[in-house]
Formats: sequence, structure tokens, C-alpha cells
Amino acid sequence: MSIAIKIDLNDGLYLKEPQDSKLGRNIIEHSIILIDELGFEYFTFKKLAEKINSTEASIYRYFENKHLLLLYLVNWYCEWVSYLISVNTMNIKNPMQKLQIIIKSFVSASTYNPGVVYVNESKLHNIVIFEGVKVYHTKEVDKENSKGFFKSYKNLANTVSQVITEINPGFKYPFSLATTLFEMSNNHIYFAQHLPKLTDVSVKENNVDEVEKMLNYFIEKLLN
Amino acid sequence: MSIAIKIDLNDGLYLKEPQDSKLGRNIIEHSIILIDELGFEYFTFKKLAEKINSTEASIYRYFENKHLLLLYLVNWYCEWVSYLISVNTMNIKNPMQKLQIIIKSFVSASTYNPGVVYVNESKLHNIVIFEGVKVYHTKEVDKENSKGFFKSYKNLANTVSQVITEINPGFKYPFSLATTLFEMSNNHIYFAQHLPKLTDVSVKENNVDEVEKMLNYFIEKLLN
DNA sequence: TTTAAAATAATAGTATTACTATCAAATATA
DNA sequence: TATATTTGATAGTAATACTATTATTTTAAA
Repeated sequence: MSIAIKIDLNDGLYLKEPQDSKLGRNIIEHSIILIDELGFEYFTFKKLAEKINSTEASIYRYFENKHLLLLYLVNWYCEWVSYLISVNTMNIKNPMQKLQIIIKSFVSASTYNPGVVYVNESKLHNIVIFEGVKVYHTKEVDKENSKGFFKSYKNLANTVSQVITEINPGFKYPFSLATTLFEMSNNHIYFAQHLPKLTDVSVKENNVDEVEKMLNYFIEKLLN
Repeated sequence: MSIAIKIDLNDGLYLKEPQDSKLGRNIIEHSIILIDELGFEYFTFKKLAEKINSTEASIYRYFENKHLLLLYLVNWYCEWVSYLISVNTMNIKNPMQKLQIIIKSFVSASTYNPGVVYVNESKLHNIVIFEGVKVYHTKEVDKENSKGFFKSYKNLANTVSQVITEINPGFKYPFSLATTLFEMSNNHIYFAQHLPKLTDVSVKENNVDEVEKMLNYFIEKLLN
């Protein structure tokens, strides 16, 4: 017996469901590897096609363009983090403890046990850290938002905001804090690695403990 | 008598000082207008050249590429905000009050009196909100950082961190909080306008009071 | 097992982008 | 006025971001 996890994503993000075919899964698998390696700007469908011994035209049958592929991957990441949070907070009563687990998931979801065989979650997290903000900083944001292309991030923010409200029902900015925690996680991991003067934490050999500690300190102060 | 303000920026950002010639100032002025209008992805030197009745080749004599032009503009913005902060906090003793002025500068530097005639600071702030994060999320970040291309942002962060430490010498994350305040300002203005489910504040007709209030609430909780 | 349908590969082609190079004309400076 | 510098005009190139067509292979249905 085998269990195949399928991630449910807005079907406007792709032209043809990539999880359902070998080529589609290849696109997901190797786009993650290649975007991580080259950076999004230097990543092209042509290079990806060469890597997986396919053609540009074939990849275009799955994704309209590389921007939507990146958006697909970011949504995938959010869904996966949401899933991990729901599993890991399942039997936890204390909401502050729940939020601490959420923070752990934000900074190091990648070190949990992997979900889908052809997805390298650690590289996927790197992509989100490196390129994530680019998906919603475009002129198409409103059109894409109206099609539900940011649904996974919004759901995640909503989940986290509920925990925040559980901790402190009087706290006025649960959604803002939820997204701030997510963005701060990624941002400060990035700063620590590339612009250390912009943060107080350091990340050595992918050890993100200091980032986690900082975020816990912040929520402690803000919510108590 | 006339006073011409000149903004001091790292000279590696450009090939030829744009503030010193009519064409250079035209490039600055209209690149701000055009990036704001088209978005950075759709902005090209060719379109800019047409707009100012010049040529692509001439623009390339000032900036190596559009990425470095954007970086130049973001640095400009940081320098300008730093200048405003120093002017507006000059005679203020109370550090908490200083930080509140800093927050006001972050959310609405554009509504202060303008600095340079050919720069529309309001549009420049829009560009920073919309495109700012893209300048340091690239594969070249380390190389560019070593050349000092992020100096203006670091200086700003440093200034703010000192005020934070003045308020609460025991606070462990003054740099992180400084950058978080800057990023949150821009982020939540953006969210309010484009992805309202990701924040609790709203921005109507460029009124950013709610964002300012939220940030003040955060620092109050974090630093007292 | 055959047959039809669907998916993929191979190839070609286009408009645009992101540049670089050359030379002539205009402008500033000495 | 002579000279250096800047700008404009024009051309050209490699790469990107696609689209289109047809051939081949794979898969699914009859």
C-alpha cells in the first residue's frame, strides 16, 4: 500500500495539473532545484526543459509563465506549512504553546519530515525566503488576488491570527502580527545570511534557533 | 540665491553622476514616474528614453542597468528619510518621542515638504513600497553588499537602532526591530491597498494613520 | 489487441529585452 | 577659437518569453 499526498492548489495557477503526470512532477521537482540554484531572474523555461530533457513548449502546457510557476510553488509551501501546523498543534491546548510551534514551523518547516517525494522542502523554503515577496509585488496583484491566487497565504495568516486571538483576545492586530511573523522569519534568516547589519540574529550552518528565539521574545512582549 | 541639495550616494551605483547634468536629472525624475506607472518589470530604458526624448544608449551611460537604477532610487529614498529624521528629531530629548517621529517618517515621509525639485518623493515612496524588496533579493546581493550598495539602508537602520536602545537599553534586538518597523510600514501599506486579508489596518485615500498607530502600539508593547 | 485520443517532442518562428558599438552632431570649457 | 566631452542617431546581437505546427510516443477505451 502507498499513500500519495496531493496538495490542493487553486487550479487557475496552472494550465494542466502538474501533480498528475511524470512530466508535471518533473517540472515541480526540477524547477525548485533550478530556481534555488540560479535565482528566479536567471531561471528560464528553456533551461528547465534542458535539465529535464523536455522542451520549452511542453512546460508551457503546464504553466502560463515562470511567474505563475513561482506563485504555484509559494502556494505549495504555504499549504505544506499549514498542514504541518495542523498536525503538530493537534493535541495542544495552550494557545501560546501553539504559537511557538507555529514559529518553529515558520523558521524550520524544512527540517520536519518531508511530505512529497519529488519536492525538496528545504530548497522550497529557500526559494520562499529568497523570492517569495516577488510573487505579490507585481502590477498584476489585484487581478491575481481576485482569482484567489494568494488564498493559501491568506488561509495560513487566518489560522495564525486565530491562535493569537486565543492567547490575547484584546490584541488589536492579529492578522498583522500573523503576517509579520511569517515575513520576519524569512526576512531575518535572509538578513542573517546576506545583510547581517540589518538584524541582530545570526544563522550558522542553517541553524535558525536565534531567529526562533527572537520571534518568541517578540510575541511574549506583544501578547502578554 | 538658491540652495541646491545634492544627495550623497555610493558612486558605484552609477557610471556617471546623474545629479550633475540635465539628462541625468531627467533620468531620475522620469524613471520615478515611469516605474511607478508601469511597475519595475515592465519598465525599460527604451521606454524611458522615448519619454525624455533621448536614447537607450545615452541612459546606459549613466546606469549599468535598470536594477542598479532602482537600487540608486531606493538608496536615495533612505538618504532622504534619514535626513528628515535628523531634522525632525533634532531638538527632541525623549527617545520614545523620537521613535514616534521615525515611524511617522516611515509611513508618510512623502507628505513632508519635498527636498529635491525633480524628485517626486511621494511616487518614490510608492516605488519603495512596491519594488523596494526586489533590490536586495537577487543573486548579486553579496557582491553588491560588499561594494556598499546597501549602505544607506544600513545607516538608517543603525540610526533607528540607537534610538531603540536609548528607550530600552535591555532590549536585545534593536537592529531587527529597526528594519522590521521599516519593512512593516511599507508592507502593511501595501497589504491594506492590495491584500487586505493580510493585515488589520486600512489605508483610505493615502491616509496611513492606522499604520502609524499600529506601529506605535507595537513599539509601546515591545519596549516598555 | 486494436484504435483513437491525448500527451509529448522536435522544430521553427516572432517580438521584445537588454544590452554594445560606432560615428556624427551639439555643447561646454580652456 | 580650438578641443574635449556629452549626447543623439543608428545599427546590431544574444537571450528571453513566448506561439504555432507537425511528428512521434504514450495512454486509455472499445
